[in-house]
Amino acid sequence: MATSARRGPYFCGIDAAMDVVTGKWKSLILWELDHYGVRRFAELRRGLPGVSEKMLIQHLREMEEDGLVHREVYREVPPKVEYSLTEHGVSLNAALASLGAWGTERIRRIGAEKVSADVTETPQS
Amino acid sequence: MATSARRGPYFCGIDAAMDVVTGKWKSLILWELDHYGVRRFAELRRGLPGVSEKMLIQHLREMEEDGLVHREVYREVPPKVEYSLTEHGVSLNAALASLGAWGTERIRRIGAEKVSADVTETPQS
DNA sequence: AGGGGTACTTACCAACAGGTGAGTACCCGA
DNA sequence: TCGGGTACTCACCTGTTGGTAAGTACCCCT
Repeated sequence: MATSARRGPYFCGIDAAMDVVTGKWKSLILWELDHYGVRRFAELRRGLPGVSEKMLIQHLREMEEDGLVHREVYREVPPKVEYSLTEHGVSLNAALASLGAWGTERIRRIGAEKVSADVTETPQS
Repeated sequence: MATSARRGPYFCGIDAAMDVVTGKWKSLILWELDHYGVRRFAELRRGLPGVSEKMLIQHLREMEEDGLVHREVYREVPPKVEYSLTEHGVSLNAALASLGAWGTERIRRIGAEKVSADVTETPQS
């Protein structure tokens, strides 16, 4: 289980931050939640094209454990669960901004393709 | 080999930056080279307690390919190779600063152990 | 002559990340 | 009644990551 181990010992701050951000979809989840404020499970799944339900849940659970994400369950039928960022999640997202800028510059430099994850307008609909 | 694939397509800048930073020792290598300016292979190995020679080389080669690290070979006997950061490496390290600060704060919050990398002072403190 | 240093390379192996596809339990609209 | 939506859980499988240990080739010091 990746759900227990984590939390150090760390070499440095970057190490500790990486431990929490590492995961194929985590930075995207962070961005989605920061952008929309609150998102339901299925909304996140649709917003992250290609993610598997297993990984989405696993990442959300880990991020909840790490204090980045808040999970609000409404005991209704059909089930409703809302995810949002905690203050730590928000600040982490802010700390990632400069890294994102560097990466964007790198994309421009090497002329890599950029898969649009732009959600304000969906590419295929 | 992980030496070829990489370079996108990426979802966003963070994705692109992560692609380059991901690797157990890369952020530490980045910090070591930024701190010392120039380091020889064996110096890096000693500066990163626990790293295997295989991983050190592999990471250095990938970082060279990604344009973060410059490798200068002196054709002498015994062999001498000096590693240093390129301007892109330096700017990446700078972009990681805020993430490092966030991580340091997290370490403080959760009270995790912090393994000193046994340098004059620990990274991003 | 033996041990240690330089900077690697190679083969083998274990652990883990992440994907696939199915199942659960309940509800709603056609 | 059938298909689809809600939010998951579980078993299985594969590819990648990273570790171990050995080898290479040449040199210096004792």
